[in-house]
Amino acid sequence: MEQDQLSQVFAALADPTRRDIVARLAVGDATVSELAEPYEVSLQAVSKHIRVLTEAGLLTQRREAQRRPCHLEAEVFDLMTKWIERYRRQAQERYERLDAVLAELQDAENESHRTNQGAAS
Amino acid sequence: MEQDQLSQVFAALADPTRRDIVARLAVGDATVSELAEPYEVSLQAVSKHIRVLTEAGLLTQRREAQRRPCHLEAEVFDLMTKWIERYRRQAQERYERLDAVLAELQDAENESHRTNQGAAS
DNA sequence: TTCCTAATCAACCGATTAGTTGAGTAGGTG
DNA sequence: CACCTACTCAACTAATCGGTTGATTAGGAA
Repeated sequence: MEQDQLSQVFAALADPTRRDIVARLAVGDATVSELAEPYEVSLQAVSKHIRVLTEAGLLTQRREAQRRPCHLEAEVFDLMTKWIERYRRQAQERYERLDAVLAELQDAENESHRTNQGAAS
Repeated sequence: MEQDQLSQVFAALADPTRRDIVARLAVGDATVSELAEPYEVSLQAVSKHIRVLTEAGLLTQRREAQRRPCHLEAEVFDLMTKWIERYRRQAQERYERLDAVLAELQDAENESHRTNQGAAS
């Protein structure tokens, strides 16, 4: 099923084993067996995880005799970061703007207490 | 099943409809019906999406008569950003380090062509 | 050639997911 | 009160997911 890359990337990283694989590949390239070694699941299961990560564009595999070393592709992370930062910042700004508005209202109220008494609450 | 928050957050954002809901909530709070309005899916389906986002800690709901306005919680985004940045930076640095090493090797080669001094640091 | 290693493919299984419809609940309004 | 609105809950379904085992492919070594 053709899915947009952002969905694929998020889905790929929703699995702790796959995040773990990414963490290991951040240190350096590794073969499928090397990546599978720490887990008690089958090599085929790890191979599937690698396929998911590859299809999401998070890693690539080259050929080295029978081995297929995996390499982390850092660029895709930017796609996520961009999406996240966009909405985080927007929400944050809105929150700060609300804060400012509330502060202004407070100032206005304080003002009316000094000049005019009988402000509504 | 109890799942770690990072997995829940990534899984929640792996769905385009849910990312869309987050995008809308970044602009301002909205009720369930307001959020459901643009989609052709049922209100119940949207309600479920909201539950997923809520359980991931991405949003909260308050009560306002019969309405349950949703509010985006920006803090959770930091959890993701931290994770992403950690490994992105690590991979990037490794890449740049490799670049530097290759450049050094190139320099050393050029150097040895002219004189005969090593350039390792 | 035969054998070993590294990895993928194929088929299956149980659990989860995204959707559905129908019923129930909480809180106004006539 | 009855009735409407705004949801959530419950049960079901089809599709996907993470895992399994067994067979197969690709390449190197004896």
